[in-house]
Amino acid sequence: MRKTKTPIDCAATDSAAQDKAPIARADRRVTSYDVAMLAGVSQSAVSRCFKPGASVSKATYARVMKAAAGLDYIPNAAARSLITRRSNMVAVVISQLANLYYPEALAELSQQIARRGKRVLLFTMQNESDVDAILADIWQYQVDGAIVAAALTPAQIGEFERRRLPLVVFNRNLRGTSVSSVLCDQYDAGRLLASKLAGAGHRRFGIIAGPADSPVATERRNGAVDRLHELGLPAPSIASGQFDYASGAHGLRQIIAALGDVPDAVICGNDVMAIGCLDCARHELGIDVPGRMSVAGFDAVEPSNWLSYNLTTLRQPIHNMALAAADLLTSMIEAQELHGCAGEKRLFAPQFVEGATARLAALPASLAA
Amino acid sequence: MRKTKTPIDCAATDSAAQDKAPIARADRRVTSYDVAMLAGVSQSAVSRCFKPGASVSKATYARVMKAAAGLDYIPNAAARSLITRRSNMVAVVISQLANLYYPEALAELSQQIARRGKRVLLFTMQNESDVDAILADIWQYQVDGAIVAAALTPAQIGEFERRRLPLVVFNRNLRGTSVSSVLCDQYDAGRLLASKLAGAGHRRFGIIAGPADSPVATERRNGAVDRLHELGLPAPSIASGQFDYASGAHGLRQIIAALGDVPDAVICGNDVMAIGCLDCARHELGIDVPGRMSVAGFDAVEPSNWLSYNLTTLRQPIHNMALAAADLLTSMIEAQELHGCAGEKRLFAPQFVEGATARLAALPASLAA
DNA sequence: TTGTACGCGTTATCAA
DNA sequence: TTGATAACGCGTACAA
Repeated sequence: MRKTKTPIDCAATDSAAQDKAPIARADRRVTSYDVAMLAGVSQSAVSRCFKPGASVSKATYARVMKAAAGLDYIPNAAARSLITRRSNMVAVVISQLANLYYPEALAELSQQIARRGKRVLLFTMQNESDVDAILADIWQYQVDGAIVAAALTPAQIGEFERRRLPLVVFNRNLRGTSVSSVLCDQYDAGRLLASKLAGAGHRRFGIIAGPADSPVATERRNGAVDRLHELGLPAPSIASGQFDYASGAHGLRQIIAALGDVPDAVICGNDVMAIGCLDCARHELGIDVPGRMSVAGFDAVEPSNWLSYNLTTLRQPIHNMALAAADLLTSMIEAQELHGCAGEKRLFAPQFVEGATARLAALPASLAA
Repeated sequence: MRKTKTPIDCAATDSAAQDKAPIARADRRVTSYDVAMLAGVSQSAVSRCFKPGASVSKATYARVMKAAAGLDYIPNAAARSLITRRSNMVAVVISQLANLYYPEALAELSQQIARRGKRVLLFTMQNESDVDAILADIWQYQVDGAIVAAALTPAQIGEFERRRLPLVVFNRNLRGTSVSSVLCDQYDAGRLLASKLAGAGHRRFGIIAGPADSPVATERRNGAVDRLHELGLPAPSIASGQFDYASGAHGLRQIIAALGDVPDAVICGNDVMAIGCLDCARHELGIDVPGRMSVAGFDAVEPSNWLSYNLTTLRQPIHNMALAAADLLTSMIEAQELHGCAGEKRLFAPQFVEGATARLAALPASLAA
């Protein structure tokens, strides 16, 4: 028999359910021992009742559950995870919650992870340089795995491997590594957009790229640049900035200044930048879009679909991507004992959204002059 | 001496730091015992070294830290929280991550909570009816407190009190209860917007309210309705819908149908609805805004500020609200042992954003006919 | 300042 | 099916 302090006052159970007493007197919590005592069984019996698929007789199960309900007993997840080595928590690391794209992704991820019986421990950061501090926290909290939507150095990835912590990288392509990841091919996306626009006869391009430290931004830009080069078109005029509205406008002004003229088409690092560019063109500079200039972005965030914009863009299938990330991570967690996790990459194709901010048909010969 | 299994192979420390061995052989984790053994001290000495402000000599501290670094030891948060009764996790419950307003709030909250040395355990839901399932999870995970941005029933709030779990309600006014909360006075906001518009001479109002099960939506609508009534204006035509773009457009068509004419001004449940309403008016119905009709919303989300909209709206000071929520919760957590938490309400005033979608000056007499 | 011994609340093992 | 008992990894009185 375990030496326990004074047991929880069981009279609480007898009082009307309407107006329950506080859960625990003083500082004691309700434990499985209290339930066991009230139900007249052993503590391990109580434990078994809360483990799905354990062998308990119907009779004891009923008595235990009744006692548990009376005391408002709920198993302590910390104690459980200590011995099972499963916290049922998944770390989600996201760099730019302020961006419009990530909330949609986070909402999906959260739903999917919850559906799999796990919880999300959320880590956000202003600068991607805060990653190290966040990783230290992740180790402490004994999460079962992590989904990271931020840049990771090889050393950081190595840490995950040494700790045998399942990791899925979201929307960052870490070429050469064997990390599991879910992503849209951003380089390909850049190429695709360039092809579509070039196919309509645009020749003088501007590119307003996202921040240099973002791999997504870099790949989109490179894809577009390379494709334009392949097609024998003149090198585009390139500006860059943050993934935000102001950068879109600023970038457009820069490009026009550099070119000494309005470009035929502008490819922007994401939708918010494209919207900034579009608004600047229409409302500040009086440029007809798509009549005089075409504008396109990436992501198909919700506002891109609003009537005032109806943006030409590339949709990332975030719903499916979130689903894949959750699936990949859970399967890695399940399989962990069996074998090391084979770095699987799930690549999604971006979907072209025609919109109305880009001229996509070649001009008739009479106008093409 | 504790009967332990074979201790961690300490040879790992000797190998080059460049190419570290896996953290743990087989299935053992690195524990404070391993560090103690390597450093030649007791386990409790190790424990003290990781507790800020404990009494340890410089010499042992140095040796312990060296050993810890060599083994990549990190304290186990689950074990710690088991004994300290502090998990350093805060539950954040959010209903509509898809809405534009909440990501901004969540990003702020997350930053503020992290700054206070705690982590966010995130719970999201599609329907506010999922709250009960989420609460059950919250009890399990031994969080130190919760910030809830969703409707709670009195019974649910009672549960928090019985469990003595610090709770801050975000942006939901639970009148009559003594729950700590951080909020913007939505009723007042509704009144303010009505006053401003009425002051400019608008007489025939439309209101496109948010969903009936949202207290925020209801209060905004009631505030506007009451104020218009006080001013002796005709009762507004009211439509309602979800807090989304489509509902804004749909609501406007409903109001015009009901009125048989275009209203002077439309007050929308939030900015996204207002933007939907605005786009419908301008692009589908060809209504001049603000020339013929004024449109206003609530929240001042980022897109409301874009040039295509420049919406007249009321800003909620989310930065300060998030800060207040984090402060309130942490002070409740600190004070928990001392006394029961006095339900404090922090009320923030909405700030009027003039924008350009509402005519705010009275018409000259010549035109007022 | 340091070490010993115990407890936090649970699951896992094994014998009955 | 059930119960006794040993972990899980840590913090903390208490004694030295």
